Amino acid sequence: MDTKGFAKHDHRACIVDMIAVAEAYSAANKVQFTPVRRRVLELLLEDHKALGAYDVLERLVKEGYGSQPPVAYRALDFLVKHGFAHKIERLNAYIACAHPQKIHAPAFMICRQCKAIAETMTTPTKGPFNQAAEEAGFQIERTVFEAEGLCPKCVSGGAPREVS
Amino acid sequence: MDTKGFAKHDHRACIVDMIAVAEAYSAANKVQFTPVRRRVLELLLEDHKALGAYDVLERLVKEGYGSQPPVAYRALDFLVKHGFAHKIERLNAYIACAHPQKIHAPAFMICRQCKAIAETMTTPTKGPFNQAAEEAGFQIERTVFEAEGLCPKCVSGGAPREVS
DNA sequence: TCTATTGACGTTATATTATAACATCTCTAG
DNA sequence: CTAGAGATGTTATAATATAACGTCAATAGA
Repeated sequence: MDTKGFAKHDHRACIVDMIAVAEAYSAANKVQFTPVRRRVLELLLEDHKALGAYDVLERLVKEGYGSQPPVAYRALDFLVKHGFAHKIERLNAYIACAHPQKIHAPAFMICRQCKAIAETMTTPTKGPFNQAAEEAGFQIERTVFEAEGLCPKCVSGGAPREVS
Repeated sequence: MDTKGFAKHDHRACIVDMIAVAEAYSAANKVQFTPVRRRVLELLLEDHKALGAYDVLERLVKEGYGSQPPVAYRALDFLVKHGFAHKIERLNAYIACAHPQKIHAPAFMICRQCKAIAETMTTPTKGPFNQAAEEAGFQIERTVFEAEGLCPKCVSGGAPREVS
């Protein structure tokens, strides 16, 4: 696994780069990187937190885009479909992809305390499921890997232990 | 991973055993394995498919239990909390645990065609996340591992390839 | 150039999943 | 015999998601 982790990074560059990659990809693949879609990607990149569809919608409404759920869901679906965002199933929320346009099976570490999320990537052919799947004759098409717990900061900050 | 897989099994025994285990556990841990809870576990075991909370509720209503969502959710929460069921995040649905009372990080293979689900277990200390988590200093408390694809039967039955 | 198709976006309406908050009952610990 | 805990039931509402339809703009073929 190639860990991106919870470390800081050059955030301005990160946004600019992602948008550029998305534009190039869209041109190359003849799909439309429209204003809503771009804006939603920017929102997701803004602080690398997972946003719910309705959080996104709220922002879009304020900025004069359509006001109904499908507007947000469709933009998010586009981003997910083309690999610029992932859905965090555990949170019913969406997050920008940290490894755009690389073929990968994304995996997430979700801090229950501060809500930070780190994406790490597993290789699709050597992921944790592959042996079991092969033995079973199961043909994997998509995977969801999500770990919940405490990020480094919250561990050392003495977050309360999980209650049962 | 210890694959349970998509194979057939002695289903009658499977139900009887699980209920017995749940009873023993509940007695030992001084929690109440009440009629609703038992019934919901039976429902989940009935055909090893994942059931939504409202599917469960529908059955409960017919059988004279309470008719409101919390009735189902509370029973399901109990079963999940004590390790007799898991939630499949991808499906917002619940399934009986295949390895009750063993400490494990469950992983699922979900057939998108026939909806069959197999649970395999990973060891919590050697699971796919552990190296990445350790490097990152992340303290794992819970994991979600779900693979979607085609089960052996549906692969050989010539299920249509996934569409993008 | 015209026109048929496609894809995007907007809407209304509704479906699906989940929880908050409160009343009642039963069991048990004191 | 009574206080508290925990289980069940209720009403009400919140949060998440999609179906279905109209319009418009870009595009590809005739």
